[in-house]
Amino acid sequence: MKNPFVEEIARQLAGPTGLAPDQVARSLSIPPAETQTDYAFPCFALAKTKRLKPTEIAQELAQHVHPGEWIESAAVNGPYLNFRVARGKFIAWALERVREEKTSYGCSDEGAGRTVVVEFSSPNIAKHLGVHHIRSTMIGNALTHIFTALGYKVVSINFLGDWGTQFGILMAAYRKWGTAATLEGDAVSNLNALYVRFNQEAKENPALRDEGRAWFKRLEDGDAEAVALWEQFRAISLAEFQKVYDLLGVKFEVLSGESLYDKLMPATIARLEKLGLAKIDQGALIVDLSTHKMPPVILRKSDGATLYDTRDIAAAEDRWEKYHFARMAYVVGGEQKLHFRQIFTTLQMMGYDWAKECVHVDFGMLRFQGAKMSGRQGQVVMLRQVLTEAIDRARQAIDQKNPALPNKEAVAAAVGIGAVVFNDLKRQRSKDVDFDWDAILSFEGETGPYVQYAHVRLCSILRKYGQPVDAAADLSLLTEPEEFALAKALADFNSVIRRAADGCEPSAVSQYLLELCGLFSTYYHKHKVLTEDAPLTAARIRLVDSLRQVIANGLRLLGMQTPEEM
RNA sequence: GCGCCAGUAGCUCAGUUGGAUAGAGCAUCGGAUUUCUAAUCCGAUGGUCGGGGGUUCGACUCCCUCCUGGCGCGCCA
Repeated sequence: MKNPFVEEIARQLAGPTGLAPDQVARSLSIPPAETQTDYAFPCFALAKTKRLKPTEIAQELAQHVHPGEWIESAAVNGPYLNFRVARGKFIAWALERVREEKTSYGCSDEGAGRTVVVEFSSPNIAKHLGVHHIRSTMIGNALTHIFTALGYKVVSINFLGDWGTQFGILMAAYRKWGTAATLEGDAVSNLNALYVRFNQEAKENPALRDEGRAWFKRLEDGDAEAVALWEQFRAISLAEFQKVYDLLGVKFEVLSGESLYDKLMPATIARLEKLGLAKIDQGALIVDLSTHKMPPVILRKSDGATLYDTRDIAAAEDRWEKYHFARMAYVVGGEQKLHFRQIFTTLQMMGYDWAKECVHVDFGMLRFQGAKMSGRQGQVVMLRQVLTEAIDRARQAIDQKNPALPNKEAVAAAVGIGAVVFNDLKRQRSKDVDFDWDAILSFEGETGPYVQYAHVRLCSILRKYGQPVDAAADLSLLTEPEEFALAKALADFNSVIRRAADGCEPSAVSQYLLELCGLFSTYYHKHKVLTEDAPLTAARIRLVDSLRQVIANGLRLLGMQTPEEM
């Protein structure tokens, strides 16, 4: 979205500074609010080349600025040249853009014709989704929306952990202790219990591990019994995952998994061997990465079975063949940083130019009272349980604050789940987070419900107004400083989305929404929208409608719902 | 030991490519509702931006070093 105010400043300054207009535009900064100005041109860089004091340059440049339709005035402030835009014009421009573009406001087509692959969620089968899975799932889900908003074709992949020795262990355990009842009722929990029991007993009796490995070998070799068991486990797990994905509103374009690459791995290994990159070391087939100061990639264990390194390499090759992506994002926890460096480096060594388009979108881990929270030790809080609890809390809040609300259940789900999702997306993804019921279920302050509540209030005003939004309203009546501040925030939306995409960082959007809703809440308390003054009301309604639209667009990017009442 | 990441208010965090007097939420205290939903708002309290050097007109931001915490380091994923 081109900002004509910035363009005008750039156009006027280009001559006197000797810079290209877009160079000027890029060096503009936002001055502090107290200056009552909107854009600042800092003169430090020019001071070097022109060998003058920055303050002198600012004064000199000020002579060349001609206020006009777009720019109200320019004022020297020390080494800065501060511009004040024509506020009425700016507000009209910003609101008009939102009115025209509606649900696509903030979007662009800069990614048109290019594909982004996003791999996320990626749970292991035969286990429940734990709270920690929310991180990959919702960060990845938000990224698919964000890239889609910028015009990219997005391929979202759920890459299931459905292969590996762990399933050999599971089969061995099932064959030992499993009954018909195991696969009924809460089958995933039953299977997981067997898995945990097996690991415990294996501590006493290490020979059990060999049984597990043997079963996995049978699976890799296509043994009918092993395959049948594995397929059963997988189907049971998928059905269970789907319930949670439905609650969260997450959809995948491709349901894939490590098992799929079992057949492609021999070819991948053959290519690596042909390139002279693979060698035998201590009985295992490895790719030596010592020149890159990394431990080797293990392609094949000494017992002949493969590991996930090999499967990830094969999967990457396959996806390139299928999608020719401009970017491929792996939304996986930060503890796997080394793994992805190894994989990307290996792909690079194989001569794949596209390896540099692969990014590991890492995120901090979820702790539970200081302890690492992930599946292996069995100490997990189930994601479904957290969501259910959040919905219950939201329902209680509704009963207390708005008992007459229609659609209580749907709203409770939107608000409760929204709280959990927003809580996960509001901070930079690389931060570790301590699992805290109070924080996750909080509906006050910087939370999802806070943003949804702002949306609800906006909807409520529009409902009470009861007339169509007037496209011809006289926006020059919007003269309050808060109205201008809101318009400026609205105008930022597209650059926020771009920043979120560049850094694969959904928190850029959540932080923006908090800021926007904060500005609105202040405005809401200070100024009344529905007044006796019809033209003023019509103009403010335009502002309200624009805010509603942008907040809704932002929430959708995060994968959250936008209730109209709560 | 080596590598990577982090350290900002009592707690949890923002802080655009280095820019003007470092901002929010929670907590604490004090206020606001005959008015568009108080899941809200306003005010107060609260800071050696981990320590020390350096780069520069200017550093929370970049470099070096030290301290603290986390993660990772060949047959788990």
